[in-house]
Amino acid sequence: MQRIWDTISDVPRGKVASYGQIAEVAGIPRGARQVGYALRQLPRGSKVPWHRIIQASGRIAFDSDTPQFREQKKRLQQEDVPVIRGRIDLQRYRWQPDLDELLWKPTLAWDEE
DNA sequence: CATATGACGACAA
DNA sequence: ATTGTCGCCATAT
Repeated sequence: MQRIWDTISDVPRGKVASYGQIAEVAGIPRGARQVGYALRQLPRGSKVPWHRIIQASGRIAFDSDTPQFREQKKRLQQEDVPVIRGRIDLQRYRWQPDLDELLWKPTLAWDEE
């Protein structure tokens, strides 16, 4: 889980990533739900940028009538990520990890090739 | 060890 | 576009 938090912390301001994407980078191929679980466990006041994580469909995971939805939307717009009718333009705001990150972060083995 | 649970995702209607 | 199913997988009970 710490692994997931670390990965999420790598998402830069002004960009977003899907649960599944985070899971992959974190080394849990089909663990999208694990990311959701990890986020639910976030301690209050954590510095982890949870608001930059959205569904693969580009929508915010919370229902639009919840305070959490509003909080996430607010935070995103504060960093210039437009949220239109609960959705974000992934084509434009999707985070694309650099080679650097893929290289130094992971615990994966590149010597297995 | 057996089930139940999700801030998910892909796909068929 | 919406809705329902099913697959996933770490945790919790």
